[in-house]
Amino acid sequence: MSATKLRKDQKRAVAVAAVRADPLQSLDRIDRAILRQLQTDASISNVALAARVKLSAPACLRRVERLKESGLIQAVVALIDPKAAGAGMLVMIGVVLDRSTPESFAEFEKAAQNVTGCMECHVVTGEFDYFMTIRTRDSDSFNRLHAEQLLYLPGVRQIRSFMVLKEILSTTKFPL
Amino acid sequence: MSATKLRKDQKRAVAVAAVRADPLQSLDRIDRAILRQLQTDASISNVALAARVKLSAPACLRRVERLKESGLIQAVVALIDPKAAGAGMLVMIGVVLDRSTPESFAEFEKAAQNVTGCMECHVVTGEFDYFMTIRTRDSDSFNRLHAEQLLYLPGVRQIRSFMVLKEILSTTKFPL
DNA sequence: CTTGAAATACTACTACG
DNA sequence: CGTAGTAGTATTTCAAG
Repeated sequence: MSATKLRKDQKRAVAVAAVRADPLQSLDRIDRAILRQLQTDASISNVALAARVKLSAPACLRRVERLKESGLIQAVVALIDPKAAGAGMLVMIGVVLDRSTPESFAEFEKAAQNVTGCMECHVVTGEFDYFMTIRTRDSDSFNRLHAEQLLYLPGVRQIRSFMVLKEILSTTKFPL
Repeated sequence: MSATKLRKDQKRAVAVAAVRADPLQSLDRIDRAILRQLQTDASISNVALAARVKLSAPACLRRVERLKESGLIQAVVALIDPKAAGAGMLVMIGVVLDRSTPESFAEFEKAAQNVTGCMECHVVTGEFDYFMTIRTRDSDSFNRLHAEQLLYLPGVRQIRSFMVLKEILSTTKFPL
């Protein structure tokens, strides 16, 4: 094996490792432009998208499909305006469980999925076991939710609610 | 004016008030089916969507456009898999400001918008002034973010970080 | 006011260079 | 990756419930 070939193989191995470490690195300027656009507005037609990223339509479509297949684009969805949909109130909730047993956690997680308007639920470090964010209509409806669902979540020692007074920033967009 | 007319007017006023109170009430079964579908997968073609909700393509398209124009559908976007994009770590952050003045809040809010990977930032009631959620790659990158950006946010007295260990639920879907 | 059928314009998609 | 061609879709028009 020649010294040149060895150097080439080495170079390639480094490149592959870099991609593994950060998939974004494997995306060129055009892929990023596509992702930036689709994160903002995915209802744009493929030809318009192609023009925007200065590519032919088929080439652009191939890239988008590759991005979907690779799983980087998880889904294309419609975002609904919560206020218009009658769920203008956002509440963040910290939960402390009674006992820190696997069964206790599993039971809670199963039940939490079914809380009406629950958008996020995560296990966290720190003074809480779980953090949830819930969308509901107003303080009345939240009070009902609190009394009828949250207080009946299994194995809960304490629930602390942080009502959102003002949404400064709320985005699904990812820094690229 | 006849008694019948009066009753009709009354009835209509009640209906209008109901719609104002909850725009979802004004949506029929088909609109809801459309929204449910588009919240899950908006890359579906209009003809396929029409078939799914048992409507002709033009009628379906008109409804979708109406839903967009009314603002109920805020946007159609591509969701990127954070892990695949090299930002698999999620951190929730509670912030307490030094002083509770309008200037202090305004200054903080302006600066918070520019924190790399900040997905949400809200004013909340309770023991914190703000709650933020931040996406980043790993604990190293979060540590850098913490040292280089979070600690320099203006007017901050205390920052408390809750690292997310497990994402149980994370959705943009709305209960309809 | 909304729907559905037909016609047109445009787009997605394929094959190939 | 781009060009050209085909298949299918979106979109308009219009008639009818």
